[in-house]
Amino acid sequence: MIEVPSEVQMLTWRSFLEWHSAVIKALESELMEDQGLSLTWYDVLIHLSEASESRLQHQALAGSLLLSRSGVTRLVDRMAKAGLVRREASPEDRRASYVVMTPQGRDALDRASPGHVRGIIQHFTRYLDSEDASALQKFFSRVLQGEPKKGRQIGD
Amino acid sequence: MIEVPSEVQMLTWRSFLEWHSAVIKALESELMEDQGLSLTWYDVLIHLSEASESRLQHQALAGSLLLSRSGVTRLVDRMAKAGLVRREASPEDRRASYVVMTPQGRDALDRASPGHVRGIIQHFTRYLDSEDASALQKFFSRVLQGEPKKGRQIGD
DNA sequence: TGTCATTAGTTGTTTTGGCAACTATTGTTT
DNA sequence: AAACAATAGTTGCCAAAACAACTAATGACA
Repeated sequence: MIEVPSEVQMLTWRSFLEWHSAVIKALESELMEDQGLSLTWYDVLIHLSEASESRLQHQALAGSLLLSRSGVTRLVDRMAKAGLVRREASPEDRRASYVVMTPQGRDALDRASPGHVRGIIQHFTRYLDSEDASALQKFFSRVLQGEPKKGRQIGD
Repeated sequence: MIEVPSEVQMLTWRSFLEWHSAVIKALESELMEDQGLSLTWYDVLIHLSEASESRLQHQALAGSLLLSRSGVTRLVDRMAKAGLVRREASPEDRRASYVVMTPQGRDALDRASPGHVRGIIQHFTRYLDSEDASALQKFFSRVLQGEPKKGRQIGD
């Protein structure tokens, strides 16, 4: 039972944290300057655009965005005020309400996407060769399924 | 000049974001329950513990933590109130002040570290085989030096 | 040396998000 | 059907951090 990960692994973890923070800040400020959208707003629009009928309940949105219920309430308030989404009562369940992307929301997403995608290339994809990319994807597929790597490992 | 990254790469990016958010929340709440420390506080203590004489100027701390100056001021206020750090005037530059880790700060770090490291293993290292680890490290070293991968790439 | 710019840190204000408590509705149990 | 529990969303209150404006000290230059 080895409990101590190598120095290298800890450094990798910390590099990851720093890198994430730096990249998010860069993408956020680019998106903000470019289209006046925060990453969170962009994320909402992306999720809505992929949902059937471009609408989701608060519940689902909170799940996708990993936000609290109150967070979503206020986020939707702000985005509705900006005209990017609107609320729509759910006929099936009168407690629930849908968040629907408006045409302006769609426009904002369409205008923001090319630049944002360029940003992702600039800060992320550009540094990935095919080997890295496949390693990362294997990593994520393992993580999302909660399956640790095969064989003996640190922590065994 | 190809401007469109593959769907797969965009999915990798989004997996990255989601995974990061989930892992940070998990580590944060574990650290909080375990020792009443936030990740940010832990990070401050780590950076101080690695600094010579266990002290850093606000400036340096802001750089390491990627926080604003005002953020650091208030962060240090809170940590000082909790007794984990204290401010110390700089004799060389009377505008500056050092943030020094107190013995209680050292204790808190020592108590928190084993559990936190276990958390990092649990949520991160556990999923990394040596191939992934080296790919990730190459990736980070490239990124931190601002050097894109060699050869032809998306975006060329 | 006196002026002006720069730097270190602080403070007022705003934004964002969480938690807990609340309302309204729906589901469950007996 | 009545009572109780669970769920969807909102609201009050608080914590954390950013920005801009501020003070104090230092550096640069003319």
